Amino acid sequence: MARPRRSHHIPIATVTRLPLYQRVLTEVLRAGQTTISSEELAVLAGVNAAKVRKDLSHLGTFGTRGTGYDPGYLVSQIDHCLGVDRDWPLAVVGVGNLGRALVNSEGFSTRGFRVAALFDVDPEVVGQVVGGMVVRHLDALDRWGTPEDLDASQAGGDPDLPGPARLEIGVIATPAEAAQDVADRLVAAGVGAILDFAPRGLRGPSDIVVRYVDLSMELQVMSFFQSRRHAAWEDRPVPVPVPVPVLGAAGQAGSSGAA
Amino acid sequence: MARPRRSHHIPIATVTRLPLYQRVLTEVLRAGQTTISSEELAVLAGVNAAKVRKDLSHLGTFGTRGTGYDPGYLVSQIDHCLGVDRDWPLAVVGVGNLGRALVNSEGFSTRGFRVAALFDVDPEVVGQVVGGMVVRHLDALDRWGTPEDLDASQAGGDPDLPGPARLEIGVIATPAEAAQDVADRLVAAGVGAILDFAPRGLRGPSDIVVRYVDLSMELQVMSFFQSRRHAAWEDRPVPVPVPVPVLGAAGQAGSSGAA
DNA sequence: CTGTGTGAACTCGTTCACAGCA
DNA sequence: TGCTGTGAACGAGTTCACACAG
Repeated sequence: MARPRRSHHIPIATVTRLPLYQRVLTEVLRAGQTTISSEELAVLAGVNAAKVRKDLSHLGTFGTRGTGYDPGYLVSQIDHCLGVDRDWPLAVVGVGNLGRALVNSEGFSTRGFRVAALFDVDPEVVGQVVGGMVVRHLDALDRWGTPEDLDASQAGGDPDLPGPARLEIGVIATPAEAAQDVADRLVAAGVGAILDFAPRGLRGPSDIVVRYVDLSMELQVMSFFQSRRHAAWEDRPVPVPVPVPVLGAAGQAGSSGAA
Repeated sequence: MARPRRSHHIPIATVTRLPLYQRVLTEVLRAGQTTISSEELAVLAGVNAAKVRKDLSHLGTFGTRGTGYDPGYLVSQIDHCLGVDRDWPLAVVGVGNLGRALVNSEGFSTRGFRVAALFDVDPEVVGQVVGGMVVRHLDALDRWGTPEDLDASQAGGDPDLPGPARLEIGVIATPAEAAQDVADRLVAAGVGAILDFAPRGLRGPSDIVVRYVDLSMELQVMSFFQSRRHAAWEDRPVPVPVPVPVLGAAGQAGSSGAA
């Protein structure tokens, strides 16, 4: 038991659920619970118990038969698998409302992501301190890590921040028109993964990993479901008075859940 | 040809790609292009041509063999399928950075979503005008549409706003602690679909459709890919100089694309 | 001859059911 | 006995390849 698995291929579908388990496990852990069954974890995460077991079995054999899993150990193993136990210096480009929301979000802080740099082009915004970080001009991204950059390095309020490290992940929170230019600069700066909030597909080297989050897409999917709801309503003889079960996510690959 | 299909069951995977096609088609249409092949649409959307054809065939037979599709007609058909041609009054709860970003986002306006109401509990925020809408106190949500609500109705700067209509879709952009309470109130107000940005699963009637968008989840998935990138690097004999192809999305169900 | 529309093959993910260990 | 771990069955979604319409 408790044997981590040598990098067996982990399905993407599983990966997208791991952060969800983390969230649940962290809560369970805070409640002082010392063991958890796949069934319990499943209910809390709003998925099926078999799925939980299969997902976890892809990382290794962490459970104790007849008992369940140790939440603490599970958390550390999932963290390791996701690489969240390492430090991935993050750059956020575009410090408008969305950028600020991201930097200040619970997710950024609670899951150990460290914002290493903020960039914008608006003179109003450049120089502002957001989340304890000075916003730099986008041009500074091009000379990130080079000697000329030293002047701006220690401008942040936090003295224990390390100097400019190689940026690993870039987050694009700019208007759509700027996205491609920003992506090019991020790639040039050595970023290997990009999370893009701008509704625009990106071109670039094929070894760069990109994920898109498009708010209006999500809304349009909601619109679809709402349409069907209304259509279904016309058929129903009685508008059934509802029970109070759990809300699973509507046709989503990763995110879902119920607590 | 051009025969819409009577509500055949449409796969969720297809639905999540339709907004992506819309985005591409709208650009193509703006460029004055009068016809588009599945191949071209596929490249622009960053997916496979067969997938495009299969997806579209689920809505009906809109193409002309030997020629391609009419972008304008396609847009209108997809809009209809998604229900975006109807009006779904939207409520956004939580007008912090994220809420503001959402309300002002291109997606909300360009895809025809109309924000019918904004709610918050912060006295600093209540009464502010955001995106041409007055922010109401959350308590006003409980009496939405009832006679007592009339006083606040015409407070917005925009005189051609219709009166309080039944809210159809709710967007939760509050801190996690508030999410469940807000969800309960939204459901009580008659909302049928909820888009939840708070990292917390929701309980409620099973006929309410919920989709979750969790920023930190996305980041953790990025972290996973970045880990594997680094791991792969150690094996590679040569850090290959990269070509410049298109960036597909990394293991995503819906969102993806390249323009 | 070009490009759609679609059955059929295939791949990936989910669920089942139970063997095996604590 | 109880719950994990997993092969095997199933189902959803993707890709292939080709018949057929313009």
